[in-house]
Amino acid sequence: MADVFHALSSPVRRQILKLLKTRDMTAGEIGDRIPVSKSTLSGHFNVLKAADLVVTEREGTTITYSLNTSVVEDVLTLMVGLLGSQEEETRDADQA
Amino acid sequence: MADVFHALSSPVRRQILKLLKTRDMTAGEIGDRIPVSKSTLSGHFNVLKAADLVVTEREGTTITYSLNTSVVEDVLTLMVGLLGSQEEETRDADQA
DNA sequence: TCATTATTTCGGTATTTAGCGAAATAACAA
DNA sequence: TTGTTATTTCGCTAAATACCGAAATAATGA
Repeated sequence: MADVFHALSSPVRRQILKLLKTRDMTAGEIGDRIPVSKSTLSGHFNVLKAADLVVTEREGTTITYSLNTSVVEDVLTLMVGLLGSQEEETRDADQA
Repeated sequence: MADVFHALSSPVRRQILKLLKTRDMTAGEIGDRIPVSKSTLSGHFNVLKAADLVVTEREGTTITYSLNTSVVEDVLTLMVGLLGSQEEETRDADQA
């Protein structure tokens, strides 16, 4: 779960996630919408899978990708912990 | 505001942000807490500044770094838009 | 002016990443 | 078995990134 941030750092991968947010898609459908070679795209899929941000399911020759909803939730929680809610700290006791 | 994700993709930079979340610090104070050369650290500062995640203020020979609170808020909003709440979507705005 | 402290820039190397096309694998149908 | 479609893996190159130490810059005080 450590390299979620790395996975999110690529514009292409963020675009993939954005597509998957609208609906599940096969690798081919994603390839039709993102102007990058299939092999490059496959590499991005591996990064997203390693970060546990997407899940796959094979149906015949096609592989469908979906957002891994639970991990997406976890990421947001983590982000809030890392960056969010300055109010707690800056209000008083400007150090911890 | 585009390379906020890139800025967040480095563990060292996330650690810097975490330190700054507790209180403002000079470059030297941060250097005392993170085991990396001063020059390398300065490079990380540039990335954080380019992403508008931190703000600097010079006092004499020292430079104090602080979190840029407003942008941090924006990042969270953006993250929620990118990843969160599957219900509302298909509003294909920009390329995040 | 010279020295001191804090920080950045410069020059360099090593590792990582993104990208491609071609070949390999997988599932299945004829 | 042969062929077709979908996807991945395999070299490979180019560009980006992280890192370091040394030199440069900035502010200030003696």
